[in-house]
Amino acid sequence: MLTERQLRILQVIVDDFIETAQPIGSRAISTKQEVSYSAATIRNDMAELEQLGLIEKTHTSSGRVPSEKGYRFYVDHLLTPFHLSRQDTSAIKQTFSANMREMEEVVQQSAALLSELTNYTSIILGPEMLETKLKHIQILTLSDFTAVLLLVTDTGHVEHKSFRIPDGMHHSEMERVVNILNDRLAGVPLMMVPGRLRTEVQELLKQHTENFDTIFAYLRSFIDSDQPLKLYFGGKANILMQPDFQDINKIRSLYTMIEEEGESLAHLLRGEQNGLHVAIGTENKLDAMQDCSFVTASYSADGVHMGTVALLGPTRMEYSRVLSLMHVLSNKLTSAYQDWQK
Amino acid sequence: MLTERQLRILQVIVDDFIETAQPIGSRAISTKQEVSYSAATIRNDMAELEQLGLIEKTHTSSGRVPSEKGYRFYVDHLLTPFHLSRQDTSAIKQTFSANMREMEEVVQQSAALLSELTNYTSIILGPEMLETKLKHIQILTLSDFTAVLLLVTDTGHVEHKSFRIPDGMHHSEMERVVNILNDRLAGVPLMMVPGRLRTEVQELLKQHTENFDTIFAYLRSFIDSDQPLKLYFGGKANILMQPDFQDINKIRSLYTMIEEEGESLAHLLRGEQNGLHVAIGTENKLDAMQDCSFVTASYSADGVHMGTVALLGPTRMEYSRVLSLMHVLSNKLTSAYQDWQK
DNA sequence: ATTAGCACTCTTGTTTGGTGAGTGCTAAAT
DNA sequence: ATTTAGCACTCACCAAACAAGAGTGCTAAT
Repeated sequence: MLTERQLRILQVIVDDFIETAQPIGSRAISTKQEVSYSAATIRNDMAELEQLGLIEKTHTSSGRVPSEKGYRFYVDHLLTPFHLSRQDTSAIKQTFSANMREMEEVVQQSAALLSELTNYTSIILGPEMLETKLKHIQILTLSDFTAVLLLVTDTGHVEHKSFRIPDGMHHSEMERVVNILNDRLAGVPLMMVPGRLRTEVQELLKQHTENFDTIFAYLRSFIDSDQPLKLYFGGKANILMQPDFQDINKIRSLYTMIEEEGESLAHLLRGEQNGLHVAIGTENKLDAMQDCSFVTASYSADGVHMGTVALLGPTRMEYSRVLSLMHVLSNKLTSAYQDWQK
Repeated sequence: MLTERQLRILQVIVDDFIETAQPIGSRAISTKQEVSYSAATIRNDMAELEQLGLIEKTHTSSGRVPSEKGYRFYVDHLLTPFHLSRQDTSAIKQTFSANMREMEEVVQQSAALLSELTNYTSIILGPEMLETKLKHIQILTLSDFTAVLLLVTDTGHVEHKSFRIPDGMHHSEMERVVNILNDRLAGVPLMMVPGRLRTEVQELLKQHTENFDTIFAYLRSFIDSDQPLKLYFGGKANILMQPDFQDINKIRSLYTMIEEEGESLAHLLRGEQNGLHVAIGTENKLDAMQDCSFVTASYSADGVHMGTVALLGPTRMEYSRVLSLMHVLSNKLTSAYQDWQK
C-alpha cells in the first residue's frame, strides 16, 4: 500500500513529466512545494515506487519516468479534477453556438476543435445511421442517357449516385419504379432497407416493370454498397509534432495507421460504447499505437449509442485536461444531436 | 558544351542515384557498360560537370550526386522514352474499365492508382464545375421544423444542405420559392448562379414571398458558401516512406503542408493548365516542397481545362516512369470525362 | 523516520586515431 | 591530344577513450 507521501511523489513525477517530457530526479522533486522532504527521503520512496512498477529509469542513473502502469494508476486514482480554462469553455461554446444545420458539420467541427485545443489528433466516428429512416427517393434525368438517384434520410443526409439509363427504359417506367420505392421504403429505417428491397419490393417491381432484371441489379448495387466510413479526423499532423515521437519509423507507422487503417480505427471506436475510456500504451490493440494513449468518449441520443469521439496522443498525455474536454464535448454532441432531432 | 561522353556520364549519375539514393563515384561509373573509360577519365569529366553545376559532392570526397540543375538538365534533355511495363498499363486499363458512374469516383481512383504505382503522393484537382449547369433545385421537408435543400447539376453532382424552417413560413410559400428558383436558375452555369440570384431572382422573390428577408439570407448563405475544395489525395503516407526524407522536421513540414495547405496546393494546381510540367526542388513555390519534385499534368474536355493531376515526390524521382504514367493518366482522364459527358 | 554524505553508474559531449572511399593532380602511355 | 595509372590528400564514419554532470543506492548520523 502506498503512503500518502508516495502518492504525492508519484503525482509530481507524472505531472512534471507530462509537462516537460523530461525525466525528473529526486532533487528536483524535493524543491517542489507538494513534497517538502529531502532528496534522500524521496529517493527511498522512489525506489519503492519503482519496485511496484509505477515508475522507471531511462538508464541506471537519471531521473524517473512514469511507466505505463504508472499512468494507469495516475488516471485511476490521482487525477485531480481539472477545470477548464475560460478560453477552452468559450471555444467550445462558440463552436456549438454557430448554427450548424447538419450533424455532419457539427461532428466535423468538433473534431477540429478537439485537436486544436489539445494538439493531439482527434478521431470521431460519426453518428450511426442505423436508426435514421429513409425519407424520400427520387430519380432525376440529366440527359437522354444519364440520370441520378437521390436518397434522403429524415436526418437530412443525402446519398446520390448517377447512372446510365438502361437501354429501352422509358421515362414513365422510371417514374413507376420510383413510386413503388417511395411507397414501400419511405419511413423505413435504413438498416432494414436492403431486406425490404429483397422481399416486398422485389415482388412489386417484378409485377410492374418490364426491365426488371436490370433495374433490380442497379438498385441492389446502390443500396447494398457499403456506407462510407463516417470517420472524421482533426489535426492529423498534430501527433507528429509531439516530442515523444522522435523515431522516424514510429512516425511513419503512426501516420500510415491514420491514413490507411480507417477500418480498424472505426472498428475500435465502435467497440467503445460506454462513457469515457482510456487505453494506455500496450493496452491498445493496434501495433502503431503501442506508444500512444487513446481516449474515447461515446455520445448518444435517448440512451442509444450514436458515435464515439476519440483522441490519439502520446502516453504522456495531459489526461486531466483531455478527459475534462472530452467529457464536455461528448455531452455537447449528445445534446446537439437531441436538439437536432426535435 | 557537353561532350557525348559527359552526357552519358551525367545520365549514369542521375539514373544510378535515382535508383540507389547513394552518391556514385568515378570507379563505380567506369564499371558500367554505358561508359567504358577509366575512372580517371571520368573524374576529369565529372570535375567539369561539377563546374557547370550539374552535379555536386556531398562532402569533399565521396561520390557525386545530381544537383537540382542536374535534374533539370536530365529532365529536359536526357530523358529516355520510357515504356510502361505490362503491369502498369494493365493496372491503368483495369482502373478505368470498372464502370464508374461518377466523375468524382474516377478521379478518386486515379489518385489512388497513381500513388500506388509510383509510391509517391498524388494530388488531383477535381473537375472544375464552372462549366456545369444547374439542373434542378428542390426542397424536401423532413419534419415540421427542418427541411433540406438539394441542388443537382447536369453532371450528376449533388449539393445539399439542411436548414431550420423559418418561423411562420408556410409550405406553400416554400413551394413558390422553389418554383421561382427552378424557373430562373435551371440550366444556368454554376458560376453565374450567384449573380443571377442577386439580380432577377431577388426581384421576383421580393414580389412573390412574404418572408423575403429570411429566405434570401438563407439562399445566399447556401449558394455563396464556397465550393468545397475538390482536391483528392492518394498515398499521403508514401512520401514519408522515401529514404530521402530522414530529417524529422522535413517530414513534419511536408506532412503539415499536405494536411493543412489544401488551399495553396489547389491554387498551385490551378496555375498549371498546359500539359506536363515538372517543378524541381527550389523551383517550387511552397516552402515545404523545396526538396521535392512536383509533376503536374492537366486534363481537359473539348480543349477546356478541367483539372490537374499532380505527383509529389523527392527530387530524386523516377522522372521517366512518372512522366509516362502521368501522360497516360491525364489522357485517360480526359477521355473518361468526354465519355461521361456524351 | 529522516537526512547528509559519498561512492558508483551511466549518459552526454568531446577528442583522438584509424580506415576507406573517392577525389585532384601529375606524369606516363597511347 | 587523349586517355590512363599512380599517388597524395581529404573527409565521413566508426570506435575507443576521457571528462563532466546528473542522479542513484547505501550507510551512518541526526
